[in-house]
Amino acid sequence: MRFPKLFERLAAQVSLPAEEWEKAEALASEQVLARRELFLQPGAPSDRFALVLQGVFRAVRVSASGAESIKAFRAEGELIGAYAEMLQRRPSMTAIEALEPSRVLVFRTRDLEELERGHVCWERLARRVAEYHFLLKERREQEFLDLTAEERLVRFWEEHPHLKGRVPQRDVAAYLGITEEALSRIMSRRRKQRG
Amino acid sequence: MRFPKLFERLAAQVSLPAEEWEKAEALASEQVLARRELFLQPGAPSDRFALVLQGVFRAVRVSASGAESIKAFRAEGELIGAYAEMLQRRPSMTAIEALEPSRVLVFRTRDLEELERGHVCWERLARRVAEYHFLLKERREQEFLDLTAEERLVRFWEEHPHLKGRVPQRDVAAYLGITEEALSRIMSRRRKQRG
DNA sequence: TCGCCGCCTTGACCTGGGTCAACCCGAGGG
DNA sequence: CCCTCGGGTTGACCCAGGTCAAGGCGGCGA
Repeated sequence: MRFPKLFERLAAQVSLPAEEWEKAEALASEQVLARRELFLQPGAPSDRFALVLQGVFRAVRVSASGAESIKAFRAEGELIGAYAEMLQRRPSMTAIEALEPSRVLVFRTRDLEELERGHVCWERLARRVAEYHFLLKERREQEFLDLTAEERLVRFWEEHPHLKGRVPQRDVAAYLGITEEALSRIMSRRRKQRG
Repeated sequence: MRFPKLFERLAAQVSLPAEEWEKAEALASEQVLARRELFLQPGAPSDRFALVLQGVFRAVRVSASGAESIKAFRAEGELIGAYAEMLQRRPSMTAIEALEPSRVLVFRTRDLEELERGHVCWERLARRVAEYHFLLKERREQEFLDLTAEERLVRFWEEHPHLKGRVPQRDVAAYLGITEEALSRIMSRRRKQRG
């Protein structure tokens, strides 16, 4: 077993036999990415996803008008991939880019589907993954509905303290749904008021 | 079998044995709700959910400041319930209210969990439900990130044509994340421009 | 050492949407 | 028949955030 810690984390979620995990490990491959390198480019088939071993990524949606908005940041222990597109079996509309030199553990969707046919634990895990990501999205939806940009900023750092210093400010702005100028002003206003 | 159409719809999603569906039907109960009646009140345990047979509902989150924001509208064939809270086994923070006289088919969470232990089809179905609701949330997140209020309005009616005339305007506004005054102005502006 | 580049800040100005308050209008009840 | 009430509209005013444009500044390659 190459990744016993990972196995423990997953086994805590759903009962996952060690031999099933070993099968998955055998199908997975490590990939190293340089800063700015893409794990997934828009237009590519969304037939693979990965677990971040080291580093930080941003998932970027490029709209028709060319504006970038950020769907998520992902760091160690989190999954990267065009999940929505994968579920719909469509090509990715999302770029997933390393913000630092990174290492990930890559799985092919097809391989996972194969594993699912062999043992129910994988379906249970897939369910957990779906439910977890649903909760993430619902939380963000609520923030957009109820909170000002400044309140969203405060929440962002509460929820992602591990990203401090690792993501450029303009990307935080794009995550919050505002421009980098607006974010800069919010921050300087807060600096003056609080100290 | 009381609801053969429902069964067909579900069976198209995951392979669902008829006898499992009959077990579920036996555990479910129909409930009739008057206009304005709550299927679920905030603070109540989120131990039940339902399928809408007839009518329209709104899921409302009441924030600390007393402002209402609308998480979703649900009509015939859709599920109502405090899904996020259910997944976290917390009391509901959401009110679910009938906007018209309605009929629903109620399931208890515990009963479903029991069914899950008996046959894998229920877990598969739960996975589908989670994935589907994830997609809904992700779509809405994207709309908040990339679209103006006016564009969100247009999308809303594209995505929910069946709600025309069944939901009050103020609720549409609360769904879009704006005030009823703002929505009113957007509509009158559009009336003038297009015709 | 210099100059460029990536990232952030600041300023001037504009605009979408919030807030408060008045008003309109159609449906039901007394 | 009028009154009320719920839901929608309109106006005046304000403010958060967008847009465009001009710097600032630290780091790195030539």
